Amino acid sequence: MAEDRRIRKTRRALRDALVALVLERGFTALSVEDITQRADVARATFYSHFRDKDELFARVTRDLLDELDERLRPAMAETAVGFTGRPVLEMLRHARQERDLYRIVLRGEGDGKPLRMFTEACARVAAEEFRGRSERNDVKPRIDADLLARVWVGEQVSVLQWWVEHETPPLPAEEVVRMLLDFALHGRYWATGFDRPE
Amino acid sequence: MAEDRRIRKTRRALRDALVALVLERGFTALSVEDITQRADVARATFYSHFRDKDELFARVTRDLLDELDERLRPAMAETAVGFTGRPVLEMLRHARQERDLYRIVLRGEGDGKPLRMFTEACARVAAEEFRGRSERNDVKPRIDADLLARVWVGEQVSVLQWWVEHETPPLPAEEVVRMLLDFALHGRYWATGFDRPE
DNA sequence: TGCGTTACCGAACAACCTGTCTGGAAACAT
DNA sequence: ATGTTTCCAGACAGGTTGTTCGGTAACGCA
Repeated sequence: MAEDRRIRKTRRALRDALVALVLERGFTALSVEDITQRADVARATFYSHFRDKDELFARVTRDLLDELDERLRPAMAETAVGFTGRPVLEMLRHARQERDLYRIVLRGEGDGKPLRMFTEACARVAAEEFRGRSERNDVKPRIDADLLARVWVGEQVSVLQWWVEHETPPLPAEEVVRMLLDFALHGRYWATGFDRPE
Repeated sequence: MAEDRRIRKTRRALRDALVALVLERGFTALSVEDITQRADVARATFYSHFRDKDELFARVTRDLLDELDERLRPAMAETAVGFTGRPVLEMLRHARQERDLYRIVLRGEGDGKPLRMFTEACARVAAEEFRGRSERNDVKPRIDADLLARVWVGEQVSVLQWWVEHETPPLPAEEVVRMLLDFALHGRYWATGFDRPE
């Protein structure tokens, strides 16, 4: 019993309509009718798939995260330092591909719920990686792994926001990764161009 | 013609009601009536002050930022490295004082608009400081000042979120500042406990 | 203290949105 | 070809929004 083609079609249409409209007008400003109209779907049909706007957005976000996870997993093996390296590159590529969706999620549309899903997913992966790394090499971290993961993700997210909000990538993905690597290794102070004090 | 006491009272009541209710139920879930009821104010009165929920939230956020700016300005002089130091300490104190409001803003309530106001205000101040510093000392930054500011703010915000969401401060403000200073100087990799590679 | 001004209240209004439920038409898998 | 499932159009009550009104009470100021 494969999935009905009609279902795939309407779900896809609703997803695309949501992303496009949120980008144009913002999540709260949308009515369900706006979405169904753009998707060319009856309003009643919407409610046979999702309880409300939020559930649709949450579902779309979850799918994105699953997809991201899929792409991150094989890249984790060959990561460079701490966490920054191949995985981040893969994430940037993913973001370029799903640019509009990344934009609305990272903007905090939907009262920041999708963004929280995103950051928490990333933080979970990062914290795990940190812990595993520490154990394997028998090194005691100077800072709580969860807090460290949060900081890392925060940096990540703000760079992603910056990158994805420019019409044309202001820096190739590889350059961004290299920059983040520099931050991780030398700190932000290094970036100011000053020599490290004392 | 000093400002009418009645106006101050209702504005204050609406502000407090908004903050409390958003914390409890989230911004989108609220109706204007919910807010006016909690504030013990007539619904019609609400609309004589604000166009809608969003304007109230935006106004509350703006007031917060003005207050923050007030406190940051005198602290800027004695800043430590890059930007991290007294200003950050002052911000943490401000956040402890206005904890609930900080929480809802940092959560991205209101489709992330207040959060954007916050981050952009911080980024503007930081970028300015970076540029001024570079010019005064005639040092060429290795990284674009705006991007650097964004990264700094991202780190800042994520730590603030972490700090302010704990019922009781998980770390005294002074410790947090010291930690951020370490990040700025040695990088995140340092925090993992590993020695710097090569 | 009294007076003119101004903000608040409560109620009512149309317009819109929400979520649910129909019966019938159309597309589906096999 | 057939039985099943999804889609559609329309209607429904209940709630929300933003505006308007006249009456009442609190205000600043002289």
